[in-house]
Amino acid sequence: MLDPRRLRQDFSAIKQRLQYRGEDISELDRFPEVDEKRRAIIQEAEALKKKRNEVSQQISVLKREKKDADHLIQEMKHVSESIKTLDQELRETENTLQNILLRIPNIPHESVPIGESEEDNVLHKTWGDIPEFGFEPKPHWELGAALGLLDFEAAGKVAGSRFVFHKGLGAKLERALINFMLDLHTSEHGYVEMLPPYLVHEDSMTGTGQLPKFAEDVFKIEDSHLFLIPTAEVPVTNYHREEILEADQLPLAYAAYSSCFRSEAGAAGRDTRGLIRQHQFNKVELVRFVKPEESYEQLEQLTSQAEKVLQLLNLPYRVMSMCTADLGFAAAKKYDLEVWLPSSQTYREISSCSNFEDFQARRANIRFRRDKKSKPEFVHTLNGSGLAIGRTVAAILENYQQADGRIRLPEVLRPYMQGKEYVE
RNA sequence: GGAGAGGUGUCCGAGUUGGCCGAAGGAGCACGAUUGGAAAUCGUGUAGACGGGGUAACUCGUCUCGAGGGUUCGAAUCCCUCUCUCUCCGCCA
Repeated sequence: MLDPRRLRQDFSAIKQRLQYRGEDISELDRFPEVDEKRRAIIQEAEALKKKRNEVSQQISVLKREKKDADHLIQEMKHVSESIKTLDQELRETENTLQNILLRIPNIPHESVPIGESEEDNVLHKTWGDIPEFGFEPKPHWELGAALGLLDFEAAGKVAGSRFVFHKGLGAKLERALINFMLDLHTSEHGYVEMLPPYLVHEDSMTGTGQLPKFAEDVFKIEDSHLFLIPTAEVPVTNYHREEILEADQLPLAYAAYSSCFRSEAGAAGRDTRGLIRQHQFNKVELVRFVKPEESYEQLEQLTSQAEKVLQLLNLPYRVMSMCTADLGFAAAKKYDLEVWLPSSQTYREISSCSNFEDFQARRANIRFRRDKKSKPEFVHTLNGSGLAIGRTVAAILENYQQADGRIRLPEVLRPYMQGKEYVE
């Protein structure tokens, strides 16, 4: 959520920056009027309340002195009626205002390239050598099926499309990656490990920005107010909701493994094969709570920590700086890490690292105090995948495939795979 | 799932015949005094949100005693709904 005061003051400048996102922001135009109306009602209602408080005092005094207060009471009945009407009106106006504000995306940071589509994302960095095969590299779903690691057929029977069974060494590989990533981030990068709830209520989903605008992208549990988390970002960011942190606690850094659930509405026909786009997948997520002045530096750091995973796995990747059109609703700036997939000769997103500035913190009311006497300020929140496990499996299968169909294992994973060098 | 108890400021904790309660008292914390220094002691201070005014320090007002409604001239105190915590029973991993 944007700061309403800032929006009021710099309306046209902010509007212009938001337009670079290229999405419909017509909601925004209603803001000045509703905001103005809200403040007018507040002033009127508060003046009446002041009067009510004063007269109530007088009544109280009169009553104590056993004097007659009927004329004042009669007068106040009308005042009270007016207050009630105004309060009702205020509630409606604030609701409207809130609905507008909750649907306005974050302002792109000045360093974000302006663009009209994902075509305009800017290449930031490339790492690693694209592997040469003396044969036609196979897609990971064929490799996985042939080696008995992945069973999409059975998953289709049991749960439908966009699900998978990881089986045997495939399941072990999934688990190995989770452990490897968590170990790396907790012991090398200073993160506190977290295993969060997979179901959260509506306030949490609103806090990180999934609701109200993107309800169709998530699974809601019938007959309850709970939603399946689309990412551990949701529970972990909301871990500190409604809190005022101490400055010396910052930065806070959490590494959370969770399954993630996405309805993938609107993705019909896209990435229907393989592990790329599933209703349920595993991910290790990095979440940071930082001081505002540090957040961009921390974004670089967070991104490099996610990159470290790819480097240790020796998977070729590139880093893209997302342009204004491809930022995502809540982000002020975002880098995507894209891993090389030989079968399709493309880079595919495997991690997304974002700085949300105070956008989520304002929604979830997460603040900190610089020192005892200072006013609470909103923290900045950041997160990044470190990494998506399913897509990492896909990348390993494809990049490490051998002519004979075996998969060589990256060295860092071998301790997690009973020392095996190959999956065969 | 059934029965009961309870949610008050940073924490503990008073406050149920509605008015003088934004809230006693204590602890903690901050600042000051005292001290060679510390402890102890004494004094002062110690929430947030929103709106108005001011360049600002600041100031005025409204609201907040789990959340949201309601009754009333007036609610921490009465009523309703929801929510969370605890205890017992049931059920389960």
